[in-house]
Amino acid sequence: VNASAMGDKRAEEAFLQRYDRRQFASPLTTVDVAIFSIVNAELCVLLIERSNFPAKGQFALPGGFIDEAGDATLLATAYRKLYEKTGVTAPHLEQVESIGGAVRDPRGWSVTVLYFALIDRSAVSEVSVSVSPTSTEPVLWAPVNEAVSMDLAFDHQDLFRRALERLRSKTRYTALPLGLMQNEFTLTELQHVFETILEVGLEKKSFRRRLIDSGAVVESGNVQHGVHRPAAMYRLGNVPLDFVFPRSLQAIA
Amino acid sequence: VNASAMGDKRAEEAFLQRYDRRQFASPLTTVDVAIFSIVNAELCVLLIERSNFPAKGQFALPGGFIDEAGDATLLATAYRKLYEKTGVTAPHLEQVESIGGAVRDPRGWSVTVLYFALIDRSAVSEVSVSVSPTSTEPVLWAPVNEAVSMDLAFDHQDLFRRALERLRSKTRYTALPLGLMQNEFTLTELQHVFETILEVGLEKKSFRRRLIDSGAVVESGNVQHGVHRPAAMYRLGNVPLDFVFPRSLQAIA
DNA sequence: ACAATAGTGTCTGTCAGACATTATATG
DNA sequence: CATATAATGTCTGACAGACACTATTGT
Repeated sequence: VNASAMGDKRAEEAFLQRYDRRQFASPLTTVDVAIFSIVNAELCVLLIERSNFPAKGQFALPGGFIDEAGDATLLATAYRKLYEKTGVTAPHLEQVESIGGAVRDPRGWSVTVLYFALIDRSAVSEVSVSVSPTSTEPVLWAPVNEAVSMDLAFDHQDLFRRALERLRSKTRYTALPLGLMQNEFTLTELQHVFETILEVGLEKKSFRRRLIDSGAVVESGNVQHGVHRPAAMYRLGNVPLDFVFPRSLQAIA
Repeated sequence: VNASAMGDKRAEEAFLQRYDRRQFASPLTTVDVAIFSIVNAELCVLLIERSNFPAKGQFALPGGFIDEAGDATLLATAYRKLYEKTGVTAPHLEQVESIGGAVRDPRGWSVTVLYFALIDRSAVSEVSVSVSPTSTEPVLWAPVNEAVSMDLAFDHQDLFRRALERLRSKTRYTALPLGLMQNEFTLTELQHVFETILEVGLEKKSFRRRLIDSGAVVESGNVQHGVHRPAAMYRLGNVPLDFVFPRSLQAIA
């Protein structure tokens, strides 16, 4: 039995030695990332204008091929794409789903692993077009309500909608939008972000109660002075961003 | 501008004509399916014994390469794998996530798109080993509590655990386990299935209330006669299996 | 009648919505 | 002081858990 196991092991080694991946058709496999941020109080998604064929000149979600030498895992590819386009290194980044089929890319059967990221871009003031830190492709922060009707490359319109829907869905029962905030923020600002994502109004008391009582946010001790009563500033509590509340938020009447 | 667009279109066609996918390394991409069913009142997962290298002789989740000619989408590949191993055509089937990396398969950088399926196998009585309808690979329905400590091929132990965790998670706030039931069943049977999956006891009244009041199940009109008071039989209501209840189930004290 | 399982009545606890009220800045 | 926004008090309602109770069969 031991000899047989040894034989199997040697046979497997021989099999792998002879194995040539190029003999087998494998779908094109890519990673795409929908990067969300709040720009001028609007929820925006990062789009890049493709500088190469196919779909040259069209806007698309950042993404591309896996670097088999440099990327240890799919998540590493997603982090790399995010960093290449934004310079951001520690965002909230999560997988949405994979979409694959025969006709979604003119180059053939393809699979994309879709991620979404949340980053704080409120420190950057210029809107719309800017140039990314490590590439010269034109970059566009498109408000999501405009992006839904843009003619994006490949099936990226569909990918974008799926990522947005996932963000909206999780915003109802987690504290995920905290990933879009700066270090310190007021609860009114945070509520506006939730409302921007969900496109509905939320009840102030319930909103504050669930965020404070859950420990998702804690007072920083500072206050923001506006035209009137100063607002307490908060920062992230010691709770994971995708902490699940016992019930979902509803729109107010 | 129109002429330029025409030029771009012709240039894109030329690009695609010249494009040869084999020039570019693309990860091995596969679809794996964790197929769950209740066998003898236990939650089991379908494993097949691999008859080819690599990992020959080890048990693995059913799965394999995409048939680029025959499968229109990833979901089609998953349905095909399920059908090949079980003959089942209309199960609950949903994507869990994709796992990819450089070292998970000895053949090189690989990605697998993981699905899980729920099927009703209670009509089939023989346990353990049987032969699948369309292949001669040995098939094993392994109780999940045994499967978690089996030495599965590749990273399938990890994949299996992720699929199981997803099933457990959704069982707390949806009616997903209905996908494991026969046409008609009693609420006590259904509760046992929930309890088997969650490995905790549930409170009878709350359980019945949420399933009946939500419309997830409706009385079929038949009764099951046992040793004592007959039990009303139910069937699926007109509610999607992944209908989300307002709150999660908890274990009883 | 008894055993055993099916099924219900009803109280409590938790947490979100409603909405009126109080608090505290600036001009 | 007026006004605008911040923040709270407190009632209601939905829904899950607890648990005792009643119902209906076979033996």
